[in-house]
Amino acid sequence: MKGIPPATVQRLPIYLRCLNDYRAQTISSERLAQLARVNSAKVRKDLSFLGSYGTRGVGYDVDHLVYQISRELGLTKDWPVCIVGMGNLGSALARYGGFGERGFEVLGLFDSDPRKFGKKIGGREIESLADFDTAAREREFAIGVITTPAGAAQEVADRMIAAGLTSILNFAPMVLSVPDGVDVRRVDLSTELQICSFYLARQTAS
Amino acid sequence: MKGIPPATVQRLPIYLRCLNDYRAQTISSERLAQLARVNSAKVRKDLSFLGSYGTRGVGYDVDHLVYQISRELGLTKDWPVCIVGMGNLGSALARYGGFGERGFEVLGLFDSDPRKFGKKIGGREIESLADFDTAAREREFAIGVITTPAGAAQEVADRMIAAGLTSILNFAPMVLSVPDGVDVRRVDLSTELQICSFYLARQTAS
DNA sequence: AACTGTGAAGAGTTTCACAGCG
DNA sequence: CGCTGTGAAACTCTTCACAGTT
Repeated sequence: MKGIPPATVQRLPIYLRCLNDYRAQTISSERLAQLARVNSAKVRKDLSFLGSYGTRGVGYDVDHLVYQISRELGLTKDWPVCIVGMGNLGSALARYGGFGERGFEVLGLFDSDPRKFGKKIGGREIESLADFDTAAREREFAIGVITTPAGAAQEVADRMIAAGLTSILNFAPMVLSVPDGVDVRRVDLSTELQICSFYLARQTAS
Repeated sequence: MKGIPPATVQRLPIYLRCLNDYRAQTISSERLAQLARVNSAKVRKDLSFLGSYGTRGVGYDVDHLVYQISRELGLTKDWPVCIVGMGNLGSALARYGGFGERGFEVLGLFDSDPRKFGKKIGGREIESLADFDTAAREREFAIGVITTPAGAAQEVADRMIAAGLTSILNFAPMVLSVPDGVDVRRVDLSTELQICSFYLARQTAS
């Protein structure tokens, strides 16, 4: 029945993170707003999309809120994740504990360079990209992370989509072309730096 | 006189990237829209904030457009960048060529672990965080990249701000608290994964 | 004829302000 | 009294549709 606005979905993970330090307590929208660095009316509106879980005059029960947000974000089950492109960034992500922050399990690491096959990163062996399709079906990858160079990213995305993935996190510096129904999120260092640059330039000028 | 809307600023780097393959050509808003995967009216409106650089009946001169966008983004000068936190991710970024994609120069790598001091990454030695302030003033760091664990991020941010930085790219999984006038951009793997999760869950349900 | 530049309509988002509840 | 939940106002962003230019 729902229809949580995209802007709210973007903020839910932030609230979740802020709430972690307040387990077993009660928190007001005002306090949570401070932590998440947003306006308190926004917090209340965002949380109201999940249902009415606050108590007037008191605030929100943190444990309950954490549960509701997690449920809404689909974090009550584990999603199998694969990473393609075991260069610097891919390797760093594979070793990074951040996935384990509940809800995600890295079940596959792939590269196209035969010299890397069999090497272990974070306890898991790098496999050949040629075996991707089989692995994807067997391990039911839900989210594909692309950390290849720009030139290889589209091909990898096509492969992921062909194997049935509908959710892609793209770290490669290029815009992927994908069919409807596939959700691509871009995480792009140079884009972010360029935006920093804009506001920096703005500051010194004018 | 300006006032480019934030939504437009976010897209300018994308256009810039897409235009790279079309140097010395002319491009229509329709074509650029396809490449950047947005609506063509949006492209025209975005570009109109830079001024009227298109030619009706023809399109935009790519070289000129690249120049105008670069200028608007403040990419005509190089910004000195420093990275604090030489773990997996920080090291990967230090090695990553992405900075060089014009406009950014990594002029400092810092960590608080003495065992790392002096180690070279991407041709540059890791320095002690204790020397940050001196280095920041000498090398005039404009952008600080934080790749420390969550627990250290706020302290590092405070230090950057004390040293005069006003632009921070935060990869640590936490919300930083900073004074007005400091621009923080978050790049957060688990947030992105959680958003993926939301849309995945949505898909299978309903 | 082809394409830009832009007013105006429409959609989405934020913020205010306060009624309503505990 | 304090804090949530929410209509309504304000603002921002997107998209349409077409006049204007080459």
